[in-house]
Amino acid sequence: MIRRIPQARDRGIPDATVARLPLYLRALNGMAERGTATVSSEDLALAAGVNSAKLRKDLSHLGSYGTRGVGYDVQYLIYQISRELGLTQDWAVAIVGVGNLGRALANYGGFASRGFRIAGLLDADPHVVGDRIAGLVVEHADELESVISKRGVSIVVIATPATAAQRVCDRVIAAGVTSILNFAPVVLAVPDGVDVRKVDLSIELQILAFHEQRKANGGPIMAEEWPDGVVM
Amino acid sequence: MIRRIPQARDRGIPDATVARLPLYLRALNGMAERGTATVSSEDLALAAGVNSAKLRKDLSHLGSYGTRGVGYDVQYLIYQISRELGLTQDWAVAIVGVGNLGRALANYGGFASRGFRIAGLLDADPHVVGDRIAGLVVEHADELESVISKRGVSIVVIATPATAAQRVCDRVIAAGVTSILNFAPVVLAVPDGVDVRKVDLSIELQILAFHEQRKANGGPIMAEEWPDGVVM
DNA sequence: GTGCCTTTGTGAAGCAATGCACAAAGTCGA
DNA sequence: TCGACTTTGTGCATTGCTTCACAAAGGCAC
Ligand SMILES: NC(=O)c1ccc[n+]([C@@H]2O[C@H](COP(=O)([O-])OP(=O)(O)OC[C@H]3O[C@@H](n4cnc5c(N)ncnc54)[C@H](O)[C@@H]3O)[C@@H](O)[C@H]2O)c1
Ligand SMILES: NC(=O)c1ccc[n+]([C@@H]2O[C@H](COP(=O)([O-])OP(=O)(O)OC[C@H]3O[C@@H](n4cnc5c(N)ncnc54)[C@H](O)[C@@H]3O)[C@@H](O)[C@H]2O)c1
Repeated sequence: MIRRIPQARDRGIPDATVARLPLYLRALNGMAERGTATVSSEDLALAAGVNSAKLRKDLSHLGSYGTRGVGYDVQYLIYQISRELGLTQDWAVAIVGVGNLGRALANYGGFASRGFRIAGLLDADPHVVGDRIAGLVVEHADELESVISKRGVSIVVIATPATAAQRVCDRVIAAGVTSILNFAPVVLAVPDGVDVRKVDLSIELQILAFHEQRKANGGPIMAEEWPDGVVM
Repeated sequence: MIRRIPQARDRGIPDATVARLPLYLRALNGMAERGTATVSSEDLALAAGVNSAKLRKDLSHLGSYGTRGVGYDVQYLIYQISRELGLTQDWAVAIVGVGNLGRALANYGGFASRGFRIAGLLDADPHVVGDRIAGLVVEHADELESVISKRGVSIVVIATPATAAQRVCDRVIAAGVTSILNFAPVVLAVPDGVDVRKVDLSIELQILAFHEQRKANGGPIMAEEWPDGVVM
């Protein structure tokens, strides 16, 4: 195993920065495709939709990869960010719950392109098991542990109904998985050391509704109490 | 039109708070279903997966709806949060781009249940137009403006390929929409006053990969320069 | 070389969110 | 009615993130 050489820059990259690195990477890839060789923090920030000082500070957490007076070498920066994010290696992903959403995810080509290989599709419904989706055969959820260990799955996507999510979560953690992407509308309880990220469309819509309401009337109508007819 | 009575509490609810209100609401709904009448900040915070002091501070932005020594009335708090989020009214939502993802969204029952009514499905592909999904017929993207205005659509979900997203975005804004939920992996440029929220699965996976890599070897392998064979 | 110009990298200030800790407010049993 | 107990609501310290502003670094023209 390769020993890490501790350096100032690898200690604690802020979460906010990590969340933006993929954005920079995407913008850089677009530029690379268009043949751009170098880019200034100003232009890259514009493409990523952030403030240029923030971009520079973010990149400074990875190291000093720019050239003053010139900017950043696009290819080099792509490589450095990819390495930092762990995209220079392949990650095996399993999708649990192959319903509406699970199918859409399985059919989506955008994952494989960035080093995320779908290594398994699992479902509890016998009618779904055996279906062939995007070149993979759906396996029974009973196989979860064996699929995870045999195929080296390190990231699990949960797309089951909310009621099944915690149980699935417990099982994949017991099987050694420590990275979970959850689509079910529940707060998953997990031990320390396990990362859960959630995607919750319903919450996103509610946040939009809040702002939409504000825009419409400058704030919620100040009905101080319950509407007529509702008793406390 | 009902005039708003300005009060201390309706000025500027922090974004971080707004983003958590739907979480509290969900936890409260679960409690209401199980017949719980009142709940303490401690218990509600536990159910929502946050710190109880934070929960209390969040709720204090809406008003003083708790009872010291007792807690919060579940039904009353559900009503107050719903009102604050604008969920006491119905929102008409249009989905643009009815591919893998758009179909999954259209088939998903969880939106309607919280006041988000899908009022239109639009796609540019003539093979898709006319399909019947979840009781709605897919219309041609040319109808976008007329669907928005005739059906009072105020929130648009963009589920088209990345290349089409900005154009769709421009059109819906021109049609008067100011709230957009974007699934396409692009940074949408919008004028002030328009809210865009994005859901980017690829970014979520990359963030997970970053942490997974850290867990595996305590940080990225410190290859200071390019890998063998790559020239700068 | 030398000096000008551009752009980075970062100290420091400003701002927002978090979490602690406790006084104030209210309940409830006696 | 009173006193013990519970739990809220919030002042305050702390932490983390953002943004400004500029010195230092480097390229490039002459
Ligand atoms: N479809 C959407 O657009 C959407 C939007 C927001 C949230 N969600 C959430 O995503 C999740 C999936 O949504 P969906 O629309 O695909 O639901 P779905 O009902 O179409 O699919 C769920 C699938 O999970 C399978 N399943 C159930 N229990 C399982 C278990 N224990 N192990 C493995 N598989 C199991 C079911 O057989 C089914 O195939 C839900 O929690 C939903 O709330 C979906
Ligand atoms: N499917 C997923 O799981 C997933 C995951 C992450 C991101 N995304 C993103 O979500 C978007 C949709 O993904 P998908 O898998 O559904 O793609 P898809 O190709 O299956 O569907 C896209 C649909 O948009 C339609 N379309 C194209 N141009 C249009 C226009 N101008 N107006 C209206 N409709 C138009 C197409 O006809 C097609 O039906 C993409 O941007 C994709 O990158 C999808």
